[in-house]
Amino acid sequence: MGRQPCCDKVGLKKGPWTAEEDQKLVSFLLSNGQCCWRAVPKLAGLLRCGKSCRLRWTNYLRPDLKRGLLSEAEEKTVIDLHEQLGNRWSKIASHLPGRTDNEIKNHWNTHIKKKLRKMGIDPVTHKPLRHAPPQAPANGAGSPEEEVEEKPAAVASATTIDGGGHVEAFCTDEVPMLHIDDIIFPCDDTTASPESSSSSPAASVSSCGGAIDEEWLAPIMDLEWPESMYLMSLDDMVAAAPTATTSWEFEDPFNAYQRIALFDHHETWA
DNA sequence: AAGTAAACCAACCGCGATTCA
DNA sequence: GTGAATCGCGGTTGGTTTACT
Repeated sequence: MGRQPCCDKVGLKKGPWTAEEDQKLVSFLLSNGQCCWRAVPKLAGLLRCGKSCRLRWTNYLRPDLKRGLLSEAEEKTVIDLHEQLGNRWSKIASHLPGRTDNEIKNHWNTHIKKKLRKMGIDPVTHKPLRHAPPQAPANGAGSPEEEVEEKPAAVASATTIDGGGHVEAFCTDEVPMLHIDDIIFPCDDTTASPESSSSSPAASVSSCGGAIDEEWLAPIMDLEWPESMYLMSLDDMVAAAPTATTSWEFEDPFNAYQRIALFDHHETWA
């Protein structure tokens, strides 16, 4: 009855992803697209469960991801949406192209919560704090701010949002954005070094990494990318590109950027 | 310079919803 | 219609980095 069992958890690897694993997953998904996650690790030659692959891809390897701190505008959007939707991170993320729910959730917990409290706003209810602002940890038990856990008004209002639908979500794929720091480079198996496995974003860029010559990269890394490029949609960049090539050799960085976009675009992202 | 605390973030876990045989 | 597998989401944990003493 039912479907076949998920991943037999025996012998499956856990913990941080290595550069080699990243590379395997990326190249598999680039050439095959996203199909059924359960089959992905097997077909890609990974000792991971499908769930882990999906998470790694959506939170880290997807080429349309932005990285780096959220801008002021993005933070404001997050705060506004959180007030309406509560902790529905995936819904919130759908309003911020290139950002993942995990990223937003982390940013909320580490930055925005504190900011709001400093401003005397309860991050749960989005209303002025009832008690004295957080500087006074009068009662030793636990962090004071955490414990005024009441159901967010947001949860209630969320239903009206869903019902009314006045907050229109859009798919991140509709507005793909790239930054040079976000690019995942194709590379061959022989050069990836498992040692370089680190959970840091930088490590992952270099993850495919061993293959990338820093000198080769220097021209683009040092370039100041015009703001308009940051905001240019992938389709626009593709439209602007002179030829459909996925070559990695380039003469000038701007053209290289277009080609990177093409590399991204030449596959179907489901 | 060394030790400790705080901050950050990738990844895991568990649950509910959905899909499928 | 039912039960099992899969998917997606939110909460939490734990390792790493950075700041402070």
